[in-house]
Formats: sequence, structure tokens, C-alpha cells
Amino acid sequence: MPKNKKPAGGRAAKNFEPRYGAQTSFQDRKRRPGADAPAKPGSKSPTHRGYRAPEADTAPAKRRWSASDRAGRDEARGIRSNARADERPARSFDDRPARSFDRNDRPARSFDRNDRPARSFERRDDRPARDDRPARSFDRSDRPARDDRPARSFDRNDRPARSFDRNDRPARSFDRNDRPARSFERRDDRPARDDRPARSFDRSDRPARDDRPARSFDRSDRPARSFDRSDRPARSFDRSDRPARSFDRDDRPARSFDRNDRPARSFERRDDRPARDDRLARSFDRSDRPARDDRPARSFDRNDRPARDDRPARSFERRDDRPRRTDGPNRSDWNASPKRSTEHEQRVDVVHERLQAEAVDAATVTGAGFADLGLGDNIVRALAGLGAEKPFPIQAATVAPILEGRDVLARGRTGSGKTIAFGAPLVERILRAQAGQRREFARAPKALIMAPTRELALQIDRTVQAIARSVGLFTTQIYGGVPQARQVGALRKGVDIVIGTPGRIEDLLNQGKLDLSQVQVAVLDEADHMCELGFLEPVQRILRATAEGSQKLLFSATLDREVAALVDEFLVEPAVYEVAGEDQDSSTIEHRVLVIEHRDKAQILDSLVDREGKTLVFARTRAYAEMLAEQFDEAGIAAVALHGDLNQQKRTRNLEKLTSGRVNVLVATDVAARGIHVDDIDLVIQADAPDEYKTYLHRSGRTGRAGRRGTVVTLITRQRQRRMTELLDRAEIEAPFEPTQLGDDVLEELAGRQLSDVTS
DNA sequence: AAAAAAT
Repeated sequence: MPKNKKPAGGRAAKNFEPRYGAQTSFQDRKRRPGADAPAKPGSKSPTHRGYRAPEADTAPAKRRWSASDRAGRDEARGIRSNARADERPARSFDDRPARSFDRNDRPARSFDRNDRPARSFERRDDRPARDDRPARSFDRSDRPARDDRPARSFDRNDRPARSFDRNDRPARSFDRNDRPARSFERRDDRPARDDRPARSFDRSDRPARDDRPARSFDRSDRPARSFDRSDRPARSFDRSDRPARSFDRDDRPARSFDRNDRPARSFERRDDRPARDDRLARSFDRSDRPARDDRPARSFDRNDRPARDDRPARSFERRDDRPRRTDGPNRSDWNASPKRSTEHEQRVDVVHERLQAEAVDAATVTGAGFADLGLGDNIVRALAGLGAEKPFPIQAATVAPILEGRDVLARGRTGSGKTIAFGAPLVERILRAQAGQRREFARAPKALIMAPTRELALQIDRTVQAIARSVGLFTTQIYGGVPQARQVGALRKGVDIVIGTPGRIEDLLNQGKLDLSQVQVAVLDEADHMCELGFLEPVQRILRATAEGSQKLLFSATLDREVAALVDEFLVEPAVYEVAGEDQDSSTIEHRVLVIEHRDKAQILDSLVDREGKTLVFARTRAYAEMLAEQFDEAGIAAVALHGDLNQQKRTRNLEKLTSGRVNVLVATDVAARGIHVDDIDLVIQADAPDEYKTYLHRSGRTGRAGRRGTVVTLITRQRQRRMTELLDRAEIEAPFEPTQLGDDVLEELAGRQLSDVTS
């Protein structure tokens, strides 16, 4: 397909060949009547190869300049007047104005890669392009248009219209429904895959495989993947039934061999398995969780926790506490609606084995500074500039092994400083690897960081870029929802660290515009999430494109065996870390569950959201998130939404509105559940309870960051109490269930929480 | 259900 042609061109782009290309296109231009002026100096360049580089640079640059010139230089000047006043005059003095122009932009750009200047730059690039594709440029120039449109506020009022659009959206969601179809294709592909990593596939589908007809039957049965997931428990059920599976396990020894080099983790695990039966009683004691009875698998996992025995006693205490919890709210209600609960039981929430980790005691590492951990002065200064004077425990734990080049798995709870924990040593490592080498034009990236959402990728870049620039390394973001041109342009010039989301990364990879073959360090943030359906396979393909033996770093607040699919294939003797004493008892987050009548929900949300501090509201669907934002607006509370139905510009802008405090209420889907850091969110409201305990942990982790206080309120109906209890158990969270009606004091208390906190 | 590519 045409894509196959592109890679060739793209690869060539790294060498000088594209320049020939540029020259030819330049020569073409030269023949055009309109390009006379730039043509003259450039026409010499092909004949004087010695001068090729500078002149070739000049020529295309001038071409660009004249084009944008025509398209509206004045406007461009206006936009950049400040920067120009500072820098441009001097440089435009150079022989090669255009080039120096680029250079000028570069600082600006790298500066701005996050922010806006890049935008203005992009605009300029687009302008010439606009002639070619008016429609697109129109979309973009939407911006000016927007200003013209009082429409924004009008939109709000108009939202009926929007909601009308939304009615159209079902069509969209229909498209979404097509996706399953995609996954269908994928499934079809899988057979082919049996050749290679069939194992991950094996794992989930093994039972089904034997009965392949049944599989297809399942599929037709359920449009729902969630059914798949719910099958997992079933799977585990199969486990016990099936020697076959244990047989599979036996097959793994090959794999486990790889592993056995590693900490006895896997070993112990295996040793534990027999022991599990013995421990059943214990697990019963612990959880006496209803779910457990239903799900052998889970108790399995729990049993696996023997690892815990090694850990601080806290986990034990936890467990002792838990029975109390179940005493608490609503045991009688568990029996109240068994049907529903079994239905629900089939839903998502899978508890994987915990990774056995070396618990790093915060006390042992206090006192050590970043410099002591092996980071250079510039980086240490950059970290201080980011407000990180002293390493957090997770950082103290991971920096040294990462610098050693080890593969690392790290679990640190939300807001514990994971980004710096991998970002700083990653930069140091790349720096050391490049010591003495010049930064070449069009050099291929040496490090790759992947995150599940664009916002998170952006946020990571903000941190990592600050560190990287302190030592002269460049980062770029590669994520979807925005035009490729600027990203590709940055890659052409050469970057050291790529930060992005899997979709666009793979896209550019396939187009040959992104070369990962030089990547020495690959990071997966929210690694467990990246191993979930829909993410795992692209991530695997991307990781396979990195350099042989590249270092892999997997981070998440909820890191567990779910990452096994990646660990088995990509990690060698990984070091596994978590921070001792990081449990909910030591958390700064207070959890509350309000049991409400569904008919009161809207008004209760209104009263909760009507407050002073920053509030993040989670909804399950995009449509509901949008609806709630609208509802709050109509109730006189400024609110914006964040979800995947918005274009990237709106997403970015709406999140920024909360960050900057222009609004205090953001209603989001789970796109904002993981990783997003907004400094002072003190209340998280779950308008819809999450289905997975991990989701609960991540959502609630948007508050209480870096030791601040925060409150999480979850609204549920009576029917949901049992599920909620189970979920909180898995999350190891204690939360009172409070029957709540409109006008109850608890609503006032929660809405005013920030004020009372300030006084205390 | 959501997210992640673009069209």
C-alpha cells in the first residue's frame, strides 16, 4: 500500500537523500514564475556540493519564508512580535536569514513544544499548506472563528443543539461499535499469532480455545468484551478444574526459566501454589469477602500474597481490619439482591496477583539527595526547579537501579512522584550514553516513554523536558488528535526522548517516520493499564521496535501480574520496588460513600459541586460527563468536561481551565483517572461508581497528592452496596457508607470540607 | 465503557 512507500522516504529523510528531494522540489519551484527570488541563490547550490549544506538549508527555508510571507507575514509578525524584538534582529543579520529564523524558533519551539509558540509555528507551516487543503486549515483557523463566535457561550445555550449533535453521536458510538468489529479482525488474526507470543493469548483464551466453536459462540453472544473479562474469573475457575492449565504452566518453565534468574518471585509463587490450598482458611479469614467465594481466582491471588508476610505488618493489620468493615455497613443487603450481584459479578474487576516487590523503607533512604543517587548537577538543579529538592521514597528506590541499566518494575501510590522516579535517571542515562557525541541532525530517539492518555503524555513531557533540557537533550511528544506535521518535523531534526501515546507512535512507526531502533530505554507509565485489552498489542509491537536488549521500566500505582505479558517477553531480571508503609492508613485521602436514591442524584451532585475548592467529578460515559458539565453550568456552577469525544484542543483547554482555576469543576471520564496531576483538587466525586478497584484507586488518587489532604465521595444506590463493598475490599480502602438524602448535613459538610480543613 | 490513529 502507499504506506510502504513512505517508510522508504522517511528512512531516507534521516540521511541526505531527502535533501536531494528538497533540491529537486526546489528546482521545480525555481521554474515556477512566482518563486523567482528564492530561486536564484538556491540554484547555485546543486552545482556547488561543498556548499550544499548551508545553501540547501537556505533554500528551503527561504522558500518557506516567502510562502508564509505571502500567506500573511504581517499577521505572523504580530503574533511573534515579542520574540522577534528579542532575538530575531540579530540573527536575521546572518547570511542565512531563513535558517537563523529556524534557529530562533527552536528555543522558542522547544520551549513551546508544550505550549503555544509551537502553535503559531505550526500555523505558519500550515498556511502554505492551507492553499492545498483549505478545509483543514479552515478547521484550524476555527480559532479565530471561535473568537468571532460568541458561539462558545452560545454553544452552551445552544447545547440543545449540541445534545442534538449528541444524538448524532450515537452514530459515533456506532462507529465505536465498529471497533469491536476491529477486535474481531484481530481475533481472526490471532491464529496467525499462535506462532509467536501466543502465550498471552493462551492465557486468556485457553479454556475457550479448546472449545473453539464455543469461543465464537461466546463472541456472538456477547458483543461485550466485558463478558470476556468476566470470563476471567471463570477462567480461574477453569484453572482449578483443569489440569490443562497447570499443564500450560508446566509448559512455561521455559519462560519461568528466564524468570528464575530473577528474584525467586516466580519461584516462590509456584511454591506457593500447593500451599494455597492450605491457606484457604486463612484467605477466608482475611477477606470473608463474598466475592471470594465466587471467585476462586481471586482468593488465589490473595493467597499469593505470602509475599506480604515479608512486608511490613501493615498489610496484616489491614486484613484484620477488613472483616470489621464488612460488619459495618450493609451485610444484610448482600443477600438482598443476589441476582444483581451475580450479574455484576460478571463484570470486569479482575484482581491479579501482586508482584512481589522489594519494599523500600522510606526511613533508610532519607537523607540521601538526588546527587547521592548518581544524578548530575544539572539534573539535580532542574529537579529543584521542579520543586523536587529531596527524593521521594519511590525515587530513592528506583534511580540507582535504573542508572545501572536494570529493568525496573515500580509501584508507588498515586501522587508519590513516579514521573521523576523514571524521568531523572532516564535523562542521566541517555546523557551518559551520548557522552562525547555530538547531537546529530535527524538523530534517532534514544528513549521512549509511553502513557495511556494524551494528557498524561503531555504532563510527563512537561516534567521530563525540564530535566532533559538542563543537559541539552531534546524531547518531543508523539500523540494523536493533532496534526502529524509538527511531530514529524521535530523527529526530522532529531530528538533524544520521545514521549507519547501508543496509537500515534505506532502510526509514525509504520510510516517510517519514527525510528525506534536506537531506543535504549523504554518506559511504560501506568504499565498495568497499558497491558489491558486494546493497549497491550500495540505496546508490544512498539517495544519490539526498540533496540535489542533495551532497558524497560514499568511504573504504576497498581502494578500487578497483569504486566506479566510484557515482563515475560521484554524484561530481564527486573528489579521490583514498592514503598514500605504505603497503604491507605498512611494515606491523606478520606473516603466516603453516599448511598442515595437515584432520583436525588442530580441535585445531590449539584450541592456537592457547589463549593470553593477544585472538584473533579468522574462519570462513566462521555455522554454523562458532558451532561453533568452542562447541568452544573445551568445550576450556575462553572464546569467543563474532559472526555474522548472532545477534540484534543478542547481537551487540553478544559483541563487547563481547571489547572489555572478558571473553573473549579471538571467532569471527566476515566481519561482523567490516571496520572493527571492538578495541584489542589481537594474533592473527587464519583458520580458513577467505578467497576474496577484499580479505577477507584486511580480516580481517588487525583486528590491527596504529594501529602496533601483530599476527600473522595462515591455516590451509589442501595442496589450497588455489595459491589461497592467488594471493590473497596480489593482496594484495601475503608470507607463508611452513609445513607444520604437531599438536604442532609453530610452534603454541606463535604462541600465545605476545604474550609474546615484549612482551620484544622 | 473508555482509551488509543486517521479518515
